[in-house]
Amino acid sequence: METRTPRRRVARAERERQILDAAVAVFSGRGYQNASMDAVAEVVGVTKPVLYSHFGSKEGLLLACVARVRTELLDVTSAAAAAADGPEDMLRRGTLAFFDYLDAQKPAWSLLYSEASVSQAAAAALEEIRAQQTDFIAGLLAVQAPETAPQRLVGWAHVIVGACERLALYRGSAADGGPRMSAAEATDHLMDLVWTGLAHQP
Amino acid sequence: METRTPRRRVARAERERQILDAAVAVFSGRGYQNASMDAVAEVVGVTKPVLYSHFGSKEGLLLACVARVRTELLDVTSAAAAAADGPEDMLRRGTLAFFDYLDAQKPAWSLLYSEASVSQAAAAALEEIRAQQTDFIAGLLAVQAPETAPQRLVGWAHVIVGACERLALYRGSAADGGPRMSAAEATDHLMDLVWTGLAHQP
DNA sequence: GCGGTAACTTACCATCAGTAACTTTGGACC
DNA sequence: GGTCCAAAGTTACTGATGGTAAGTTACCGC
Repeated sequence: METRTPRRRVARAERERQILDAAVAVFSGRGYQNASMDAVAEVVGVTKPVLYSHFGSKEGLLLACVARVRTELLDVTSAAAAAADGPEDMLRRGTLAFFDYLDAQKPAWSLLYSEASVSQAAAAALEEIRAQQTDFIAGLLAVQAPETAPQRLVGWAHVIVGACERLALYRGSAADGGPRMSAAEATDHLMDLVWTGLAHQP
Repeated sequence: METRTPRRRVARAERERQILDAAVAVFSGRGYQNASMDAVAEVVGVTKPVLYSHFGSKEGLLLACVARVRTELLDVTSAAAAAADGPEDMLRRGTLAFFDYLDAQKPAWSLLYSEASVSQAAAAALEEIRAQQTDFIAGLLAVQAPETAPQRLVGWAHVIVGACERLALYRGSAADGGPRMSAAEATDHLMDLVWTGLAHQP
């Protein structure tokens, strides 16, 4: 005789957390496109307008997810870099932390690098993450090669950021049964080319 | 007194070309998401079912656009590489041709690298383009560094492909009024790090 | 206990991908 | 030149889904 479940009220902040958890899972699972707001709401156990009252729009919800991942990513990489001595070690540890985080948080990773580009705003947010990374790396390079023109440093930093991202995506999409490239190997390949090249600039 | 425009019939292949032109323009203009099939149809001057009779679905239309860009990109880069002598020159000329093509075909570029990731299938097609590039580059690297383990060569090739893509996106999204990085500069920055690094491997 | 506010739901609209059934055009063939 | 007829195209619809307005209910402070 079905006692219809009484409407449970939950504090706003807590509900927000629940929704973000569900959204990351649903968006990364089915893809942002195919994921309906109703599906997210159902996972949380509420109805659609609740999502809208918290995040305004589907895009707003995606943006909030991206922002959360951004924070986590920044935390983990800057913590790793802080433990290093010298620019090379900083780049190496930061890069390794980047790959490790993406390994540990697969849904977050796929949300960021596979789903975020659907919306203008989310793509812009992702671009800002990259800008942050680029600035940080350009700073490291400047310490290592102080004579170099800033524009060249920025170009190099973009090379490194792009390389990291591509390696991450390749690692993630390794469908072939072959042995997957480990985070340490990916870091090595990057440092091989990039840091060796940097060390031998005229 | 409005002579209502008589229904003009057009050969299938020609219509297909028209639709692809319109689709690239509309998709890259408003973004794939925000572009309705009706909007594409209106640009062509037909109605929606015509698009479906040619391409089956919105995703199918996107895929056809991506396939076309892929062919053009492959043509232009392999032509450039064919004119080179030795692996370094091949990589340099191929990279430069890549950047030049994206400069010349801005809508095609933005379609490929901003809009393609919305659909699973288009993302897979893009990934295949990257795989093609990676294989080609890994071949060049193998000539230059024949003692190196294949897996390492592949890792390096991914570094290069990712760097190219990132540099292209950075160049494209240069909103700041500053002097935009030229195709030649982008190529230089890439070769600086990557080829110099390669030349000094143990 | 008893308001009142904030959380939540029901019931709806508008847009757009996709489709079925019908109509017209232009070339082939005589 | 007339007459078919198959391909090219249109009208008119459905279903799914992002988004919203108005009403309902649970909890917190007094």
